[in-house]
Amino acid sequence: MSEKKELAKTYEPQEVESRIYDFWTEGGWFHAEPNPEKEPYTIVIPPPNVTGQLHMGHALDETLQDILIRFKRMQGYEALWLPGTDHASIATEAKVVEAMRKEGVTKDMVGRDGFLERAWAWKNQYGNRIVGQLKKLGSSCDWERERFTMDEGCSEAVKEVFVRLYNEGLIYRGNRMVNWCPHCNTSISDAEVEYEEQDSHFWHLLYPVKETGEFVELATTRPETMLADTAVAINPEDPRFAHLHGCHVVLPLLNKEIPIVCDEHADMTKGTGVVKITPAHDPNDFEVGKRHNLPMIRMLTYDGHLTGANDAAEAAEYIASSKASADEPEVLDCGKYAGMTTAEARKAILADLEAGGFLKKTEPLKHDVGTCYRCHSTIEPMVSKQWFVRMEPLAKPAIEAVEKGEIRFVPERFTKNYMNWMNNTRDWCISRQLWWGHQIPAWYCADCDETMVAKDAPRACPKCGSTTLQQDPDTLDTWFSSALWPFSTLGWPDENSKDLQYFYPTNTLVTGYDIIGFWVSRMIFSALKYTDKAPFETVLIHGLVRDAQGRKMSKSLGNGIDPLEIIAQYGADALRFMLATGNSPGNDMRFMTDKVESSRNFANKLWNAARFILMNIDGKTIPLTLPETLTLEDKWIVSRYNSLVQAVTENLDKFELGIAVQKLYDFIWDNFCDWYIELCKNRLQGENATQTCQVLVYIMTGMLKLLHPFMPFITEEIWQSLPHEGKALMIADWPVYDAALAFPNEEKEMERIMEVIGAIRNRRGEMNVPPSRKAHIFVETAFEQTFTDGTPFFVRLASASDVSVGAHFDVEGAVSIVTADATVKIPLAELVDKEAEKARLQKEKDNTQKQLDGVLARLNNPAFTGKAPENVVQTAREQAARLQEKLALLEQSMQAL
RNA sequence: GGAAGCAUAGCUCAGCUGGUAGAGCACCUGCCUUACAAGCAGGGGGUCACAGGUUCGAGCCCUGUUGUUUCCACCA
Repeated sequence: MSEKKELAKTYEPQEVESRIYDFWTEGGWFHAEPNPEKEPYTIVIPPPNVTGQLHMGHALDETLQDILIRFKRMQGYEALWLPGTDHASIATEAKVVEAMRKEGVTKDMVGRDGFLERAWAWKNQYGNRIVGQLKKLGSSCDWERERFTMDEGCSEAVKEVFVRLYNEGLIYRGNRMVNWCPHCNTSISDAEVEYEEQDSHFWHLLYPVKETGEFVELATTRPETMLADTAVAINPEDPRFAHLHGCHVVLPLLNKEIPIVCDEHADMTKGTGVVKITPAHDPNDFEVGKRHNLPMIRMLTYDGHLTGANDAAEAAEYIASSKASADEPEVLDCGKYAGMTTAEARKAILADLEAGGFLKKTEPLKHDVGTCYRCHSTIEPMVSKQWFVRMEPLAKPAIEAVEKGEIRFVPERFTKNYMNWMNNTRDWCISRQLWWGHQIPAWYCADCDETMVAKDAPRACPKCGSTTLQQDPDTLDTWFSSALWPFSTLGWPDENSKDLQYFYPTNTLVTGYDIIGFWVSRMIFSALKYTDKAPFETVLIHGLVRDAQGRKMSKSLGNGIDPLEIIAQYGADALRFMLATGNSPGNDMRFMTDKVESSRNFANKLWNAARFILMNIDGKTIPLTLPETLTLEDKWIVSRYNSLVQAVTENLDKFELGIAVQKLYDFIWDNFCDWYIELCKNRLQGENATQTCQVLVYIMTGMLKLLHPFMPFITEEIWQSLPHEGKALMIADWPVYDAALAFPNEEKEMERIMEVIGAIRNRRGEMNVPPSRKAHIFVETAFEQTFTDGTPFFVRLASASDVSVGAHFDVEGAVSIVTADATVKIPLAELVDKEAEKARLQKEKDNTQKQLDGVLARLNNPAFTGKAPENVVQTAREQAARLQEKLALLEQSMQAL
């Protein structure tokens, strides 16, 4: 690819990106294999929902991962970025059900097998969409290793884990309080409940006391649950109700006698001090019920309607059979309310209570209502038989691993977030009443109801020998399989897997703070339990991408911005660069088109710098090394570049991607384009053109390497068109700091010249002198050699017609420009107003004096010179010296006027 | 109720272990200087929310206050 190429005037990403991506893929450079010669570096992707579409959150997440993986790959690691997708049980099932509904078909009509067929078809249709979208971003994933949480290997891992935990007693099944979503028709875990503030009421009810004939008043936000009340609680210490100990109330509407119990749960300071107890439909009441051995009565069907005679009879029959466990709840026949939704029942029951004189008052109330994180229906707490993971024994080592520093959160403050979650987590409800997912590997004997847990279906019941076995119809929480993702994707449970041994544990996990509880914590305890190792060393946490007003992007608001549209318009590099710029770990950011535009402009700037270099190479053979002898400006840029290499590498190592990218931007635009290229232009027309090109190519190549992780497409495209060695930039060696390339003295010298050029431009600008009006420049300085060498720069960059350098010049009617190193006199007589000139110099002098006073105040303070570090004091001394020199020069100029 | 983040130029945000404030956009002035007008040169604009404290020195560390956002818990 060394033939000369004419580059377009502006960079056109649409033309470049897919071609370059194919080039990389064909090169096989995304693929990683266990390689004993190299050290591994592994990232597993947070698997996006298989049927989802790429949104800005993904774009940020993938960009950060790709930056890290490309950086490490260039540094010589065997870098594996393992991609894949998540089956997302509830989300996907909901979509398939919705699609079926449009055809007028329900789950029951097609049956489990029919449904799964449709679900897989759906998955196959949409599953590749998100993968294609990830590629558009430039993600350098090892696509040969793409995984899916329901593929064979992951399913194997899920079964293995389930069986092991069950055998250890860490998974159990029982009737517990769960969060029930009546819309999704399934239980969900505590983590999946989202609280939303809603307008509601406190209803004050009156229950008659059987023994005394009085009424007790109690308040509730869910009056319909009164049908399932099995007690009323008062605080044992409460003097107001001491006389009611041992008494009973008669439940209105049902005319049923239930006890008054004494329990700490009743808070004397809250409400009326009396609480109704509904053990089957409230988590706190469930506990109270257990303490007082109260009956549990369920009054809701699993699709959120009040239970009726049939439900009650069915349950009664089951309880009477030998199969039922002792904790099986009874089911209420709600009579006239049967079949109503909770909302309908609430209305009807309140009306009846009021008619009977049992409703004392209604007061308005705002309170948080639990809703389903998927469909936002109101969650009904309900006792239900589900599978749970016992969390306490698993959480302990997971807490210790983070405490010991085996896993580090970046930024560090998210450790607290994690700890809080781990310390407070209750047993994890893992069964879902869904079909799309991993079916629970448990079988029940139809004859004796024995439970068998195994990876494969047992042939017969070990207890009674029956061969009529039924697998549990439920599936596992999606997060159960994603919790195993870092190792299930690398071959676990096969401990001898080469991939597992080489690439595991992984190095960095990149994800948003919103799923620390859902996912990160569960991966940590799972990995520690099954692999005895922390799954990753570092968790890099990023924030949310919000809209321009700072609102969350959401479907309902319609304020989402499609990354693919941005890519089509501005290019993937511009989007990536924008997402990496000004984004610090853990903080949210706003998406603004302005920022993408400025990133696009930066890409174009780089593009044009490359065009400039190519134009000058023009068929010459350019060695890829630096030339033997370097000029002042060469040493300046080389030295600056060398520092940049060190800084950017350090920042990337510390996950300070936003800082690294800012430094690259500044160097490329300011140092390289605005200064070095301009400084080169004279030489490029002379005899040393080839050597100059050598430096240009050297620095440009280095910049491309450093920038490549951030802007992979354009850097690869440019690199290919420049003289180069090797097949691709993406596998080129990452630059390393070289002490031999540090030229601190030349840097300083060059900066003296730049400062004077800047001062001249400034002065001319203030006087509105157009660049076309050239002028003779007289430089009075103690650094004659430096400024004589710099003569061509003044001609090109400071509109000089001629340059004279010396100790002193008498120039009639000149403008004086003073820096610490030189006084520049420019004869622009017709433009000079002596008085104005004097005033300007005086102002400059006052300013300089003020600065000097500040520095001297510090230097004259013995506490400062005594306690501040040497280099700080030294810097202050140098500063003072320079200010003093400038002051002296200003003084001279004023007197000369 | 508990915890955390944020508050810096008109706007959006950087600012690494404390050394005396930066960028992009917007604005003003002058430039088509043959890489780039998606550009070049120059400029204006900030008691770093407020009040204390530690320190030779605080945007950065500590305490409190105000505003704002978020997470967790609870809510009969």
